[in-house]
Parts: sequence; structure tokens; C-alpha cells
Amino acid sequence: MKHGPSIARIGALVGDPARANMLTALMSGQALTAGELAIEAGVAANTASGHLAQLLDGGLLAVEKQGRHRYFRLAGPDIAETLEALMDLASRNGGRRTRPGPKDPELRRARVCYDHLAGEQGVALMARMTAGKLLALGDGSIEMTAHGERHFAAFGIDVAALKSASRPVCRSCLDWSMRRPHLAGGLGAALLTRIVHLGWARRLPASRIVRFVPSGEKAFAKLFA
Amino acid sequence: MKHGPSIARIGALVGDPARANMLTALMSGQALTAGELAIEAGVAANTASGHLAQLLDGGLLAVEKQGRHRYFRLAGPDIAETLEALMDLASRNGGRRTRPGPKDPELRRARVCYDHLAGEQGVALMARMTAGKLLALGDGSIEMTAHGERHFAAFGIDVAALKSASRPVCRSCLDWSMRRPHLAGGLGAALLTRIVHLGWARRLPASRIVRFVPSGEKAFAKLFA
DNA sequence: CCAATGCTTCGGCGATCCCCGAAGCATGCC
DNA sequence: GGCATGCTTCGGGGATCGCCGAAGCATTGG
Repeated sequence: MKHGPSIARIGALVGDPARANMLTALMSGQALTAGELAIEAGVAANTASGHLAQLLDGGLLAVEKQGRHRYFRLAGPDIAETLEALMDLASRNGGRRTRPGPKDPELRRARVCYDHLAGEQGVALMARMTAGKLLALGDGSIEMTAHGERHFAAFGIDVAALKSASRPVCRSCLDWSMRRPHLAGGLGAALLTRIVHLGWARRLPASRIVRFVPSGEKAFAKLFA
Repeated sequence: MKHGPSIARIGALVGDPARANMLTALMSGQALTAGELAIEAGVAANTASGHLAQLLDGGLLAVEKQGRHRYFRLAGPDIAETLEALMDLASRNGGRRTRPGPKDPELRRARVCYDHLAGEQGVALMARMTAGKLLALGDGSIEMTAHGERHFAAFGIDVAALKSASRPVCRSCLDWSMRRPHLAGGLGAALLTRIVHLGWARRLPASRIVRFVPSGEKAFAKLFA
């Protein structure tokens, strides 16, 4: 017992303000350099290095080197999920927020969670895809149906590429603002990318907000309906 | 930025091994005394007092005095939800666990989450209730239908008492093992209580496992189907 | 090649926090 | 009423950890 449970380890990692700031900055799924994260955290570069090493060691971050630059990102969407849970809990306890949380109507409406669409729009899309049998729910898992494959391909998704990638195609991501799942995984990410590419919505800089244009919102509401 | 975000505050509270042990011990929704929590945490009584004060101040725990005894419990089911998220994340990162986590097949199958049924059985029940129109899903909310009221009353649930209580009747609780919601709120709790009262299942001592007897499992599978 | 930049490592400092013994207050039981 | 028990508060000790300056290594661009 004296060694503490492993939730303490995760908690301690999140529990430092500088590290919390870094994690928050990475919530939109973008990768940032060590220097950028140092600025986000408001600490010196060498201090940031120490923090980043801990987050890497703890499995919360992943890193890729590009020349002298090291790009850090969240190690997976589950990290984003858990951080969203913590944000939700913190907002309920009157804690100060670094940024508008899911109480922000726009973030509740549509936001980026790691690399896929979350919020009301994300959950609504998920509901349409399951109701329309494009996705099949199993025990804790989700699979694309053959019927769904055709629809996704028609929408411009490279389904073969999704299937050959190493990450799961479909994954249920728990949505804290809606308390129901939205779609994550390769397909979830591809759908968001496609929606942005079509100009239906755009991502606001330095924010997780996904803002639909009026015509895009109409088109989206019909998608897979 | 130097003040850190509020997720850091929650993280720091969870990040101490003694406090993490206390929170874990309270996951089943039962209330424990300060002395019992001191034992769970493996620290002296006065140390435990300090920790409990912090958890109270942070809004993670609530307390009720009964004579010289102080009974602590989690401040709400959202705390349990978030702790489950942390447990899930910790288990994915190869961290040590104090107890079998949701990787335990029995816990995945059926377990107590705060005061209601979670796991495969909890999620399956939720699916039956929504598919059968006993519950209606709104934007982030769940409501009991009139149709559902009759069914719940027939099952032995005091619906009027639920409605007059101060807590929400229906609440979606995100299930980390199944990645879909199970039912929380007054109704969720009442259903678990009823199931146990009927002898369909029982709660294992000092554990969150809910174990169905064979006949109870059969009856449960037909409930609201 | 050299200077600038990005990043990591080392070492020391200081703040914080958890630990428990001791003491005190409240409650319950005989 | 006295004693035992539950719990909290106070104070001191020691461990931990985040901080940054300095130094070193790697990469990039002129």
C-alpha cells in the first residue's frame, strides 16, 4: 500500500501545473516542439525537458524527431479522453480553467478530440452511423459494415488505407459533454479531415473548436442520414 | 500559466499514493470512516486526517458525522467515472494496479460503479431500456418515458420516490470497460438494489464485483427485453 | 566552417509536502 | 464520572521535486 496505486502515478504526472499546461496544449491532437511546450508551460527549456521526459516515461506522450526538432503529441486518444474527464470534473468543482471548457457552447457543439470530431455534432454523427447500420456495435468494439464501407467510400474516404494502417479503424471515444460516444480511430479522424476539406467546417487556430459554416452544417446534418 | 490549470489540482490530489488508495477504496460507493481510510491508505490517523481534508476541500469527497464517527464517501458518481478513466489509462500503461482492474473478466462483466451497475451487464441493460423506449435520449440527457415508468414500477421500483429525490433520476455514466454508457442516477441505483434484493446477483465483499447467480443471469437477460 | 538554434543533462537551491509523535477535543460505554 | 476510542490539530523532520544557470551535443543555415 505504501507504494501507491498506479492512478497515483498518472495523477502525479497531471498534477504539476507545467505538465498540465503541456497536456492541455496537446489536446487538439497537434504535435508541438519541446520549445513550444516550454512556452506553453511557462518554464525554461531545460525544465521542460525534464517534464517531457517524465510524460514520455509515463506513456502519456509520444515523440518524433525531425532534425533538431522534437515533436511531442499525446500518446493516444485515450489520453485525450481521460484529460477531458479531468477537465469536466475540474469544471464542476469550481476550479479555474486554463481555457473555456466544455461549458463553452461552441466546444460543446463541435470540437476536436485528439484528431476526430467530438461534441454534439460528433455524437449525432455516431448515432446516425449506427442507426443506419454503417457501423456495428459489438462488446466494447465497433466495426464498419460492408454497407458502411460503400457509404464511406462514396463520401470520399480511402477505406483501404484505413484498413491497412496500424491504428484501429473504428474506436468508441467517450464524449464528456454529451455523455455518449463519438467515433474515434482512423475513420473518425478521416471523417473530420474530409469535413474540413469539403469546407463544411474549419478548425479555429489555437483552439479545439470546430466551426461549421451554415451550408456545411446543413450538409453535415444529412450525412449518412 | 505559472498557476497551473485546475486539472493539475485534481491530478495532484489523486497523485499521492495514500490519497489514491482512499479514493480507490471508496469506488464501490460505500462510505468509510476516517479510521478505516487510514488503514486503507496505510498511514497514521493524523496523516489520514490531513489527506481527507484536502480531498474534501478539493470536492472529491463528502462527509457525514455520526457521533464520533465521520463517514466519507465520493462526492458524486462523476468522481467514480473519472477515477475509472484513470484506472483504465493506468492499466494500459503497464502501471501496477492495487487491485484487478477492468481487465478482470468479472469486473468487466458486472461491477458496481458508485452505486449502480456497470460493465457488460450494465451496458446491455441500458441498451435494452433505450431500444425498448423505456428511456429517451436527449442532448446529453436521458429521461424515463411514461412507457418506461410502468415497466419500472412493475419491476418493483418506487418511481415516485425517485422523482421526488434531489438527485437526477436518470444519468448517463460512461463505462470504461465497454466504452458505452450505462445508467446511473437514482434509477440506476434503484435497479441495482432491486436486482440484489431479488437475489439475482450479489455484491462481493471488499470488491466492486457483482456476481450473478445462473438463474439470476437468465432473468436479468430478459429484463426489459 | 562557424554561428545560431534546439534540446538535453548536470548540479545546486529552495519550496513544498507527507510523515508521525504529542496533545487536545468530542463521543460513547461501563 | 472515568476511561477508551475516534478524530483533528500542531510542530518538527526529512524526502522529494520543480526551478534555473551553465555546459554540452546535435542540427541547420549562411
